[in-house]
Amino acid sequence: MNNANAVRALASLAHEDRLRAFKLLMRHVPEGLRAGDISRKLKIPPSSLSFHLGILKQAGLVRSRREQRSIVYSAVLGRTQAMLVFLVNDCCQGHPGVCGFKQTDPASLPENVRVPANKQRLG
Amino acid sequence: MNNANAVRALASLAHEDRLRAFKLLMRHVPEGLRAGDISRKLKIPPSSLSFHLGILKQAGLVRSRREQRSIVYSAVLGRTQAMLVFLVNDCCQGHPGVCGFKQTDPASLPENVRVPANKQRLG
DNA sequence: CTGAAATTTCAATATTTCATGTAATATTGA
DNA sequence: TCAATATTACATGAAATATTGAAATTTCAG
Repeated sequence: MNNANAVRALASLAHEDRLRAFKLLMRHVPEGLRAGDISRKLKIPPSSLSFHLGILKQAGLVRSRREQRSIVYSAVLGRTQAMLVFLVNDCCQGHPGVCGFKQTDPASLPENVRVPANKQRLG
Repeated sequence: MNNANAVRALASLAHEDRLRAFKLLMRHVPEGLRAGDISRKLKIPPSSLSFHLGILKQAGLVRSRREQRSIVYSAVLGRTQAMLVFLVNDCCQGHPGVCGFKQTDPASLPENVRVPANKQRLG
């Protein structure tokens, strides 16, 4: 995850309908939901939804697979996590004790993402 | 934190220069940085930077205070955390063991933000 | 093959956001 | 007050994004 990736991921979520779709998919990890079901549930016209899901997909936060006649979308947790870690991993450098954000296990992160070993407090 | 707040916060970060400014401020929690220093360090023209910091401020992710002739900006960790939690707190509902995102201590969160008690694995 | 169902692509328009020079405002020291 | 420094507000043309009906594509049942 780099700046450009993060901007794209953040931008993909910075839209009312896309955020609703993403959160809906988060509630349906890992099986996902069919495009039509998302459209009906969120009351977003199919063509609009398709456009928005495409943006989430480009950002890597969502993936899709065909299942019979439907396209099933699901949230990509690893990418989501990478984005969140990217946002907070600079927090409070040199100020342990100030930041309380419980960061993830370093072993589970992409190699280029630094995570301080010490747990810090975020407030 | 609600959908509208989250969209605003995400949009405020979904811009190359604003993201750079935010991450710079994260490295300087809690003391903050003067607008002029940010401008020089990131090589963003003062008027552009002012515009972008204003957007981060509106989103609640940054605050400012006057100090002598300068305006000092600093990251607002509580708001940042609230946004991140809002994004992941729907994760894997009903699928403990799938999600590994280590969420923060419920006691430290705003009252309207739900956090499942069980730690889950994100991946 | 034919028709129905699910989804995406296209196209045209509408809206929002961006960039930044210039002007205005604020602070401080002398 | 005057000068110097710091920051923000304004203006606006350019660029990026959003919206969605209609047409096209893909899949499958019969």
